[in-house]
Amino acid sequence: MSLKAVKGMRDILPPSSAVWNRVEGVAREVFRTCNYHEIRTPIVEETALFARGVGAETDIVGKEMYTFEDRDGSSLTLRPEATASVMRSYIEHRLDQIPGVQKLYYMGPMFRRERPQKGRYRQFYQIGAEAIGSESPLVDGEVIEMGVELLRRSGLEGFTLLLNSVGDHKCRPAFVELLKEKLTEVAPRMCGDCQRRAVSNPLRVLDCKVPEDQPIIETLPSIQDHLCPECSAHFAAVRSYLDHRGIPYEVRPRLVRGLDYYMRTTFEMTHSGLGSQNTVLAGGRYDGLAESIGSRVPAPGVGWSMGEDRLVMTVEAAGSASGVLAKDALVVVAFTEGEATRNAAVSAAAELRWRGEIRTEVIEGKLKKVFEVANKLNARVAVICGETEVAAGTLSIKDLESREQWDVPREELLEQVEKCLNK
RNA sequence: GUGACCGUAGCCGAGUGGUUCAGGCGGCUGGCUGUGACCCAGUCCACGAGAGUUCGAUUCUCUCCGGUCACCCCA
Repeated sequence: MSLKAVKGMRDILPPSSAVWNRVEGVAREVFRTCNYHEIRTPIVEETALFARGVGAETDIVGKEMYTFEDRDGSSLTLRPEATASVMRSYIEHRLDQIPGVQKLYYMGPMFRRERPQKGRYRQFYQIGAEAIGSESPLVDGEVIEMGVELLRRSGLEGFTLLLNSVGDHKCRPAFVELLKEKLTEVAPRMCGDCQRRAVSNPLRVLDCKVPEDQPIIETLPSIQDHLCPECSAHFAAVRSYLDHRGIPYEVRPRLVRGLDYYMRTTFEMTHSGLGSQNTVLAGGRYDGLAESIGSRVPAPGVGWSMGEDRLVMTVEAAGSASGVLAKDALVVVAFTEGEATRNAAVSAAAELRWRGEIRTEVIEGKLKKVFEVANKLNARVAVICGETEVAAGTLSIKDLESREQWDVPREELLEQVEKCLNK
């Protein structure tokens, strides 16, 4: 039995890896424009960080983490998400002492031991942004707008922005209690899952998709009607920002997020092409996170995380043809066996690569073979270093599209190849 | 964690209780001695693992492993 990748984890191979690079490139450009700076945190953290940050009662912490005991007995965990790590780092390095809002972004693998399915892997990749140090709804708006722009520029079309406010530590507990009361009456008439949720996690009942339950859910209280004045005003300001910027969204009072640290603004961006896992980007405000992981300094923040696997999936499905750009044209340097010809080929290739910045491949063999390979590689130009050329102190250049071929003095190689490529 | 479906070469994909499995793509070699296409010939590579039923299983049954999709949950 040969070895295989671990279940739920996969290799990303060319040509798909090029799409990943493109998405990451677009993201870095968007972040640069918005004055976000990269943060790289460890993939392994103390287990307590996630237990306290994400919430001990969440599914993520309760049953999806890769946790192990280190040799010294400490409990470590492969990060299931990055916001807790970013906040830990922010606090540890006293980034609150730096003037202004800290605007940070990250990209990298996360680990959750869920059952794999479409758009869900045990090692998956997130690109995320966090703005820490401000409670202002302006920042919420900016962060959301940045997410929308990232999806757009990545080539994703037809996604939907869903928006909600889940209140804060003042108004949410009261709402949950109210919801629980109502549920004791109606839950028995709902689906099995909802009956369970009514006790374990009442907010999730609001998110149930069973058609028969919808009429009942309609009768349940809405968090939107129970926000405290401060949360209500904050939410209105976020909506105002989006309205002013012309960013379409739908308020979903039933939108609930699965991580405990969210408060006030929450949002999701969904796309129909993803199947069951239709959320491509999601986030919200987490003003209480810093304190829950033991910080004395307040660190209100808002951010989102994007499922890179899911975005790549839809971008690839859209089939945005990855045409070969002119600057990506390949030049093949071919030589026949022999030390003199090899040296000539190697130095010719070096010149094309390092001085000309031209994508170059060196191939040894009989010329028929070499041309077959060049053809399969879709090379644009071949440079031939055979015994004849080396003896004459020249090189032969062949335009593989027009099939024209001519000899050039060794010194004119780069110039001639560039000319040929720019034709 | 639950359920459904699936598992034949590097990839796609037919097929059968009975001489180790069609075809296509691909790889390699040659026909074609320093020139790409096409064509031709040869060649390479597979029934996920184990157990059971059977005279005999890739085919039927079970278990496991893996994949896919859905539930759940989430990015």
